[in-house]
Amino acid sequence: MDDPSAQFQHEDLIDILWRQDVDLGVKREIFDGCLRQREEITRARERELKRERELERIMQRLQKLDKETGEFLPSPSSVNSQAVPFSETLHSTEFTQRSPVTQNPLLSALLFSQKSQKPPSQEQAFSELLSLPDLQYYLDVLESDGSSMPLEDITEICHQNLPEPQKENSTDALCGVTQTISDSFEVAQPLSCMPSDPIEILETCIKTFSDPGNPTPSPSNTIYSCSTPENQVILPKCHINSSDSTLSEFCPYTINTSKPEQLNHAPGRDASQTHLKFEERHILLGFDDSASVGSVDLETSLYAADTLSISQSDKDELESIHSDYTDLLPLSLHSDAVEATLYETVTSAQHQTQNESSPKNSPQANPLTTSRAAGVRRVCRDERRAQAMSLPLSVHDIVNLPVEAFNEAINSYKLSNAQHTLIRDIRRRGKNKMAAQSCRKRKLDNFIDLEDEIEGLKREKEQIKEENERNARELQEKKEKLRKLYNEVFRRLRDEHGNSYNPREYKLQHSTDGTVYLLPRGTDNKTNTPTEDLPFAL
DNA sequence: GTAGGATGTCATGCC
DNA sequence: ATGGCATGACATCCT
Repeated sequence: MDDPSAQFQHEDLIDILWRQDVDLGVKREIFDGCLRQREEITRARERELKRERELERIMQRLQKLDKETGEFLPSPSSVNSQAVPFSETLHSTEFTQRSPVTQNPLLSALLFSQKSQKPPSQEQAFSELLSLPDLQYYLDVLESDGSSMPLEDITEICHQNLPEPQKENSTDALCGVTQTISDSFEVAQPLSCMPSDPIEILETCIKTFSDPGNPTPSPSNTIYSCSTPENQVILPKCHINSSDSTLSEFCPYTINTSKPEQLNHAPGRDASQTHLKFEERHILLGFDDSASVGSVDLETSLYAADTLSISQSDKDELESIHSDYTDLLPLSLHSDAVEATLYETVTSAQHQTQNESSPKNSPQANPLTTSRAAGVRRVCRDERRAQAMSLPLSVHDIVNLPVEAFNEAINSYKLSNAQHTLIRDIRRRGKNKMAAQSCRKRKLDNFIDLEDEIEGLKREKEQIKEENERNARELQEKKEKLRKLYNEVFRRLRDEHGNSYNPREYKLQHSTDGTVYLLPRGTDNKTNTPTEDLPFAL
């Protein structure tokens, strides 16, 4: 066993036996000690090689070799990056298009559904990253002594060593980059620890920026730069569905907002800052209820209806509301508050509709639920008109007050002709609506009653039919009995000579008093004659 | 896209 | 004359 070749053969044999599922009687770990050591050595060597390759690649990109002078020149991208500050880059459309937000397939589809955009390649994303002067500083630190340094320390060192103006300008950028790295790990690898190897961090960062299918968060600055309605709409959606773990995978902000404590891991930030950031993001992105309801205009609402997956019919309803009350409304009433109220009404109705009717759970829709949902949608039409015309009475009162009280009420207010007409129409429609409902109910009840009556008549008909059949059977039995009795009587009758009577020549006839007479046939007395239809059993 | 049910609304007649 | 009711017919929405 001391011979290395013999030991190698022994391990190989164990491995072969193990692969062939041969029970050796002991656990595999006992045999795997040497195997694991070999694997770890191989893995470390591969990691070392990979790191060297990455460093070499980074250096090649940072410094371009001038073929004429043989000197290393700064890459064009880094030159460009000095001309364009990072904050401006963040605000630019190009960066917005390349941001990880847009590389999230879901967000990208929602944000830029109109445009056909090619996701940036890894090279582009890499050069984008390397074009940041702050990141170059990071790389210097990484190369020098940051190989085993935690990310927080690297950030701190870079921040301290930066020149003052650049520090000020680049604070957000640094925070953005480090936040991105940190967030990337929080989201993409929530269960794993932060890699201690800076190259691995950088590598993950590169993958984060370049992988179009990687739904990782972007620097918060990117989001702040995107103050378009898309963000105001899409992100609340993420917030609304924050409990949905599936969607959370595609919406990193859900993770960040629902788990703010994870942001505490971000370098250079304490909990209060993170919380402040969270609140700030919440408000800026339209999470705040007061902001989203109070200041929303109808166009935004319509847009929100679009992106919040409201159906086409509801959008039409919203649009009809818009047109309806725009037609009805005096200009002074066309205020945000009214619109917000209307929007709230409709969205709450929509919400109620969605909550009440769950077609996924009930393939056959509940008629009551359906009718209630439709009612909610339809009932509000006159209410909209009443609100738009500022009627002093509620629709319910307009419809349900007695005539005297109603007339008294409308006379007590000073109503315009339009208001008067509308209030009369609302009452008429309301009354007619109730009448139509009762009429339909009555019609339905009549229909049901008629069906019940039909069923009863059918049953009665069956009973009568059965009784008829029973009576016919009994009649036949009685006829048979009478015939037999008649024949028996004839058979026993004898004349004075002891001869029997011929049934063809004579017949029996009984009177009402029970007396039986023997009469010769041909007698024209048909009363009480049971022999007309009696068969003769001769 | 279509069928069918539910509902709202209008027109009309009657009380 | 007026208001309310009943009902047929049509439109619209929703499943």
